[in-house]
Amino acid sequence: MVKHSTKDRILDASEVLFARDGSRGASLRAITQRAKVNLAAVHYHFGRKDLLLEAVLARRLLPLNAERIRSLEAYQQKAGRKKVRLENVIEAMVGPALRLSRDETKGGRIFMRLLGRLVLEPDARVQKLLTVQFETVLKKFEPALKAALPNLEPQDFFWRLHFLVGSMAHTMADSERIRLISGGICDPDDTEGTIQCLVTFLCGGLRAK
Amino acid sequence: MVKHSTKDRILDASEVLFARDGSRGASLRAITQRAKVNLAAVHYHFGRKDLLLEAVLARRLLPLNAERIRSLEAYQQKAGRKKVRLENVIEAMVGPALRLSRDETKGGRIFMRLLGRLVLEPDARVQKLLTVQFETVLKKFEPALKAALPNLEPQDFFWRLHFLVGSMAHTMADSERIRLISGGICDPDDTEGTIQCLVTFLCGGLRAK
DNA sequence: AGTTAATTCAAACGTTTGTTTGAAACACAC
DNA sequence: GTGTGTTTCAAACAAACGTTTGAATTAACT
Repeated sequence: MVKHSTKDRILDASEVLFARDGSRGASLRAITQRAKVNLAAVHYHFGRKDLLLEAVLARRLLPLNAERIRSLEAYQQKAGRKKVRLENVIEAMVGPALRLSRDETKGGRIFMRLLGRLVLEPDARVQKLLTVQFETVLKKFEPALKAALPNLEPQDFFWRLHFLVGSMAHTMADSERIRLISGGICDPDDTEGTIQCLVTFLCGGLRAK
Repeated sequence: MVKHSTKDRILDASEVLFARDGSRGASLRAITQRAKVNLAAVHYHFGRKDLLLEAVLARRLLPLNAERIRSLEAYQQKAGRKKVRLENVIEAMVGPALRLSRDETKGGRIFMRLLGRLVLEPDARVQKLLTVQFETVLKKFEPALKAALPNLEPQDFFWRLHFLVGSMAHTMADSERIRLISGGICDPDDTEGTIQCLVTFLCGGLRAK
């Protein structure tokens, strides 16, 4: 039995409760109770509540974006001098995110729900953190995307990127509703099937007209 | 100068603050202060805080969904015995929502942000209300959608509907970020342009492969 | 004008919130 | 063991929360 440190137990509990109840709805008392940790331990290790939230975010977001870039670079290597196929660029973008969102051992499903919520939260620090992370990834993907979509106006390019983010975020954050509205036909636990389905849809939309 | 009733002033202020701060983050004291109304007026007119939230939702959601269905029926009438084009079905779905989301006189931008947040909120009553509303619309749209997409497996059908909702919700809720990440190239205030762009993208995705 | 119902108001209720405090328990150097 | 720095703990803090109360005010009707 591995003994998790106090810090890790707080992060784990925070992830669950921030995702379930929101960053304001989750109280430090509920978090420390779930983590089996003293209330004051949060302030000892993280200082303030919003810094705890940032720590929860950073723990998963930094590795995720690193994995996205690594995946894109792997496709670029494999393509050699040719440009990477659109399907592969999109897979490198949404695949790692969706895989993480289904990986229970990394708290993925919970974390993605949290991420989906935070996108619309107006807290300035959280917004800054998310925007910086997104722009880092975008800078890496923009050339490959534009190369795979050569006949797209810049205006359409950014709008469709926006729509892509929406589909992706919604799929990551809300993995059970699809089972309900489809009457059980769709299985969000079939991660690779979901990714393929999403990639097909997004490529169709990106290439439209 | 039209004198708004206490009830309406509370609804208006609630919409703004629920959208900005979340359903837990917005306090009744902040709401009544903004509405220039006594604190106890909320409980007199709405009973409890969560019933106030439901009232805020219902005020805009019911007319919106009525408009969606009216728009679809207009297209069906125009098509006569022929089936409605996919572009028109999608327009009837996302057009009214996006138009409302840009209509300041109806508090649209604010309301859509709220809606985007509530989709991920786990409160059972809110979820029930949203699901019932969505299913009402879906029941009306499903035949027209399936007719316009005859060669789509049921599994793909529901998944792509799910992706559609994600793109739509994200576009409605987050109308300013696109301006930022596109460097000003995209203008979310151009409502009809945005709708057309979104419809094109969605139809491309729905028809993919 | 007088009666009744609907609405508004200031004040207080008991909880719960994030944060602080200072002492106790622990780990590990020498 | 003694001393030093780190980590945990129970207890308390003031502030903010949703909700309740009962009296004051307004509106409507006879």
